[in-house]
Amino acid sequence: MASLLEGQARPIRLADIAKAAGVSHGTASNVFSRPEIVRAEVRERVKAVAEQMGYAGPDPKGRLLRAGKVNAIGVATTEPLSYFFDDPFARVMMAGISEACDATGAGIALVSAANQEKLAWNIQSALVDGFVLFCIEGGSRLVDLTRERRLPFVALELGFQDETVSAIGVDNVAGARLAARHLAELGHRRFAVLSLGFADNRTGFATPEAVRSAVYTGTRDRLVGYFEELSRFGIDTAKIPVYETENEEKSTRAGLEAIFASGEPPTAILAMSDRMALIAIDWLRARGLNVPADVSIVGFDGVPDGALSTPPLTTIAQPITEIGRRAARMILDHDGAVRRETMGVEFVVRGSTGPAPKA
Amino acid sequence: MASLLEGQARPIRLADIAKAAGVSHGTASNVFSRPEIVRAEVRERVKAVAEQMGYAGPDPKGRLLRAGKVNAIGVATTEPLSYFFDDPFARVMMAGISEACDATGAGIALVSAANQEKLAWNIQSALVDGFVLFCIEGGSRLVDLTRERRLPFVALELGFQDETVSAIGVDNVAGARLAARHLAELGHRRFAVLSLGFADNRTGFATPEAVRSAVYTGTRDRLVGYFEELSRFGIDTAKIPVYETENEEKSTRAGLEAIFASGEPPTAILAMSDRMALIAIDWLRARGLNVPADVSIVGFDGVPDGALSTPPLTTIAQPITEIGRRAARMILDHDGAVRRETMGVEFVVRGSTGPAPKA
DNA sequence: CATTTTTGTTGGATCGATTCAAATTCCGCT
DNA sequence: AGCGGAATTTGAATCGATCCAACAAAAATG
Repeated sequence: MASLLEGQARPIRLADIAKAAGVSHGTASNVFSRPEIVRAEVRERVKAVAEQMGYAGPDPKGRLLRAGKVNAIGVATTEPLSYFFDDPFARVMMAGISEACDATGAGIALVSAANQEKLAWNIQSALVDGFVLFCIEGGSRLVDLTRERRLPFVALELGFQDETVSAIGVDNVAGARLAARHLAELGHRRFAVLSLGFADNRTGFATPEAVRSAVYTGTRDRLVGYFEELSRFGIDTAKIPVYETENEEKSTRAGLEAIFASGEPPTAILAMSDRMALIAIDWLRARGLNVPADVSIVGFDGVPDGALSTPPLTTIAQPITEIGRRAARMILDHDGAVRRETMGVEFVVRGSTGPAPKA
Repeated sequence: MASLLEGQARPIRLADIAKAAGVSHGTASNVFSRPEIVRAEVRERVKAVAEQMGYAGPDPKGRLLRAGKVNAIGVATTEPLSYFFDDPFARVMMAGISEACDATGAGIALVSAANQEKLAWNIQSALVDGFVLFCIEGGSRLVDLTRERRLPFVALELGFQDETVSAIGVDNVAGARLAARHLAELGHRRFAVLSLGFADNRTGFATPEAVRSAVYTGTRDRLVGYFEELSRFGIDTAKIPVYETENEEKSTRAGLEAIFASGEPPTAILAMSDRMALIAIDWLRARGLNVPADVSIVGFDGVPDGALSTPPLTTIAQPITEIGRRAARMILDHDGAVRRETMGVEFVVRGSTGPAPKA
């Protein structure tokens, strides 16, 4: 009768079960979390009462507060949430993170936001034990925001100057060198670079000054790698146009327009991401230029899509999945230390590069 | 001095700040959650103390318990976590869910597990306000598990008999009819069906009995749709081979082997998913058969990949993104009612279907 | 039969915040 | 000075569990 009067107003708590079954809340708790230590008879009785009262089991909200650990990691970016499912690089990375999480039974919470303010709030209030940060556009802000939370976090893909933050990156210089050498050895002498940003919110041709004062040192390292290697082949790198894009369709196409507007079009393009490289292939084809007969293109990243394009993309492949796995593990078994790892890259020659045209 | 002695042992709580600043915890709490109601002078003092003591801001764990709402929805499946980032259907769906979540500032928690036991635990302990269930293989178990949690949930893509669970599906019968009519009108008379499962853990040719006792009524509805429409063209559907797969590479290829092993190979294949359709195209090409000249193929789903294949896939397109959006919203503004929605489908004719070969 | 050990149960303390009714302070005004 | 009402601040109660020291009962031991 009492139960009827109470109505459905509020969900049943563990304490309600305890009272109804005539045991202490301590015992009731044990029935669910350590059933082996309670006498079988009592255990069954409590379970029966719980079942009959429609108890949903211990509420994780309560358990959480007591336990302190959430057993989930947050993956954050400044892009909208759909980025995680759209962007090929992010997807492969997430696969790696997922793997590590699956292995330990940890959950994944996706954190992101339309605007600045909401992002701050979402990071503040995410129920996680730590963060993996996708530091693309706006990466430094993301790091600052996350630092406030005073939880472990790893920055990805940024080449962050700041030695006090844990990070996993790749050997940008070495990778870039491989790409440059490959093209130089194929006889190319006129180059152009489709670059990632050296700092936030910038597109257009990069000045040497912009490069020197780069916030994103990963971008700078790639450029340095290209240039160092090309120099060894006697190429005057000062003349190579470097166009900063936002690693998406619009600014990349604008960059290509700008690059090909000048008198001497390049015969080889070094793109700092597969995304840009793929867009470039598309743009060139539409323009009636043949890849690789007229222009060779090298990407950077090694996303699966690159293998499927026409022609398939020559690229510097990062061990993306492995980076994801490591990042997740770094959070999962965090020991308070700052860790900075640099992974090797692999040069994958496919069909988008060929000998320089005779011209 | 005191702070030095205390060491880093345990993080600073709001209560510590309150004490240090000489205010009650009530006021300290207000400083962070409703700053406008506390006197500027006090506010600044408390903030200064917090800053100086290295307070990370109100811990969401504590806040959560009090607030009751997590402001996040769980998306669950029986597949491993990476399914969300690999599977094209899932990805589009997630994009829709993300959109709805972005709009309201809600978070997304991915729930899944390698094994049965862990899945149960993960669902039990997920910090979410409700679930969106990807009911593929093992969907009914997933529903049972989730029901225990007594939180709102929506089942997707299952065609669940059970009228007591909220669900969003598509008009399977109508969609299947469109596909069947299209092929019949093109003159095809010999068909085969690559089917999704009628119940869990089954592959191979489906018996009429299996179809009749289907757990997944969505699968059954599609078949019914195909058959009803084909009958109207005078086709004897009893002779059409229906092969149940697990909607992945291996069993789909096995199905194709089995189907083409018989004397009279089909000239048209009705696949119940784009995934299978795409695998079929691949398999046929490897066998030297031309699509659509020798065999026509119709998919189901309308995933973006279908537009990119060679030839591009003719398919029944579901409004996947919209389904995702609605599912998320159903959880986000849940009102206690059970809602069952059926969305329309759109028939998209592309290049994988053509006139039946003269033979 | 007294004493130790084992096994099970209890209930208060705790996790870290928010809420809200009641108490206090502040202010302008007569 | 005294008063009413607005603006602030207080502190106890609450959210829903787990943990653990202390205790009780039952079993084993001398």
